[in-house]
Amino acid sequence: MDPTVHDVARRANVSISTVSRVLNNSAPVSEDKRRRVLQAVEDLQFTPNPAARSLLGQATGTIGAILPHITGEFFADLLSGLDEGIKQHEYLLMVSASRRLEHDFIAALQGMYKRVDGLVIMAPELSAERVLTLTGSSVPVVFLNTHSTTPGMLSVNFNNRDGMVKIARHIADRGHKRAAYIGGPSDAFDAQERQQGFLETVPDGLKVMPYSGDFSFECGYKNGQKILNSSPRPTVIVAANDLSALGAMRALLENGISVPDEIAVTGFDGTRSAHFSTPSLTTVNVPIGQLAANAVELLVNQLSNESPYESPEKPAELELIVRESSSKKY
Amino acid sequence: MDPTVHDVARRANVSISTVSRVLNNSAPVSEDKRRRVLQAVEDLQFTPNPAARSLLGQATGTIGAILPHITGEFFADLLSGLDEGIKQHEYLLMVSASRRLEHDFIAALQGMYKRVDGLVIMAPELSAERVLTLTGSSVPVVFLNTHSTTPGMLSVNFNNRDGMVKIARHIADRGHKRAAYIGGPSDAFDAQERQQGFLETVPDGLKVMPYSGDFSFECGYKNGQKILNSSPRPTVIVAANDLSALGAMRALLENGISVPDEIAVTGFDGTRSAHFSTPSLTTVNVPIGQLAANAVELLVNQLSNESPYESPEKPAELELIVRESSSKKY
DNA sequence: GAATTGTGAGCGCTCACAATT
DNA sequence: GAATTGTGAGCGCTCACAATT
Repeated sequence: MDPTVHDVARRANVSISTVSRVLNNSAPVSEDKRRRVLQAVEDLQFTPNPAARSLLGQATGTIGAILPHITGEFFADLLSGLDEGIKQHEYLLMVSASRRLEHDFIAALQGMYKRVDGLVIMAPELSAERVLTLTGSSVPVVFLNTHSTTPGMLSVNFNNRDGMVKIARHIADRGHKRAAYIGGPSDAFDAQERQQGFLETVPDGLKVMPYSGDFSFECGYKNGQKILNSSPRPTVIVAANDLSALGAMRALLENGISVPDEIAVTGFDGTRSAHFSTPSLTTVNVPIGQLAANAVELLVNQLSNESPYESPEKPAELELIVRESSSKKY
Repeated sequence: MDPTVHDVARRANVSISTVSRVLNNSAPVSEDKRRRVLQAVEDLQFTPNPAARSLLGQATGTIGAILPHITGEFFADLLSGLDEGIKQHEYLLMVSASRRLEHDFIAALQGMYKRVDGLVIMAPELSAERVLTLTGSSVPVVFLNTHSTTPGMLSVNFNNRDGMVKIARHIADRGHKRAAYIGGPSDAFDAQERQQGFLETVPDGLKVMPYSGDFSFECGYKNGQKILNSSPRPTVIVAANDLSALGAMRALLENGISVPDEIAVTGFDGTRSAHFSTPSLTTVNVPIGQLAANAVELLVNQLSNESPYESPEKPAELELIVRESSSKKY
């Protein structure tokens, strides 16, 4: 059996409340007893049972994250940013992937009930309001890349719309006249914002053929095959994210079509694969690791009441990164 | 204030133990009262407080994972496999990255104390024995890709050594006479096994120049630059993992050196980047997602006592995948 | 007497308050 | 009287046992 405060108290010859006081520094304790307690803790390898603490309404020391996915470069970077931020404040991280399914999302939420002090939630297929209905405002929540209409919510966003506006201007600059647009999941607000940004910005002389996708490599690949066989063939493929752009590029290269000489390709997210693919991929950089760390920072501030009403900042502006895949003038 | 069993009991006009019985199906309850309890639970949106439950020595419903890293394709796939397996058994996942530092590893372990029912641990830079000294055998542990000399431990491994033996034979077959070997972290047993497998298998006529690395893209890139300027230049670069192989390949391509015509390159891990890089990368496939799911399966079995003494299987055999990057005969 | 129900103790802590120096 | 210490209750549950039908 693991030792408890009673064991420590007995060994140090003090009462359990003295042990508690030493452990939490919650009241002055004589130097003599403090030393004995610490010695006993050391001897017994005592660690307080977190369940007992959280039962008393204390913090659990854990932060939960619910994300659409856990795999893939984008989410790995996101997770890494969360982990970094959480370590800095000595919290623990509990994660769950919703797979973009409301059922899984609710299951994750219920699972984390009373197990976490706060939540970082990315749910572009839901809205912040919908999520709050589900959480019942029992814990502080910071939203990441999630649509919200209510002001004053804690959230970290980035400007999906404007990022894609930059792509649209760029390919217009390059003289393209026919573009294929590979979209993201239709229920995801970030995918919608990107698509709108694109469609609203392209000049009249640039014809857009939309293809539906889901942010996956596979959808990019399949759409790429369709696109290269379409007629008249577009001169550029604009994908809603890097992964599907790389899929499309793969389809083109496998069929001997040169990028960017015959068809240009662009992505979105700024993943490392986009940097190191051949040809390297033009994209919009989303510093998701940093943004995730910011979200943790906001949440921790909220939890420690240091700045209980931190107003949410504007969505982060994203930078266009032009690379080989769209370097040719048409 | 969130509702408790008392609130439910009051509303259903029963005692709290009847509520508990309905919730846990631990004893027969009359149909009438059962219905009333369930109705009250529904009305009040009651969810039992997990802290109270785990205080009674009950399961926490959480599985912890401590991994060297959380980012990168390999670990993202690993994490995804864990998440998949854990969801299947309705557990929650708590994760922490040790960054290969013993200090961080211990911190993660302490943080998870009494918060998890079991642990999946990957610590190639430590050993299973060292880890068990630290955990103090207070929770069941399943090891993943971690060195162990004690038989009977729960572990999931894969044959790093043999995987690299296959690479060595392959490049000998291709007629190479000079190879550069980019290693992994020297304290990591998987990196050691791979390097040994390679060095012990290459024929006498094949000269090997070792370069030290750390499994990162950057180390591959830097070593790649060194290698291409070395004289006599090797005809093949064998990297301890895909990421560093891709880094090396990048350095070669940037300097106008053709792969595989001038220098061949091989990796290890079987990541998707290896599949889709240009040229595609010869590698050894490590089905890490599947292996991670197996580890969860083992752990869950152990926790449910279904097969309390499952003997560990042999390390999984890995498959060589020959692709463009080593397709040329020398 | 068998089925169902309720009462009370206790898991390991922290906090208010009383008791001790 | 001020500083330090201990006692007892209680957080929200489950389980053993007693009490009820």
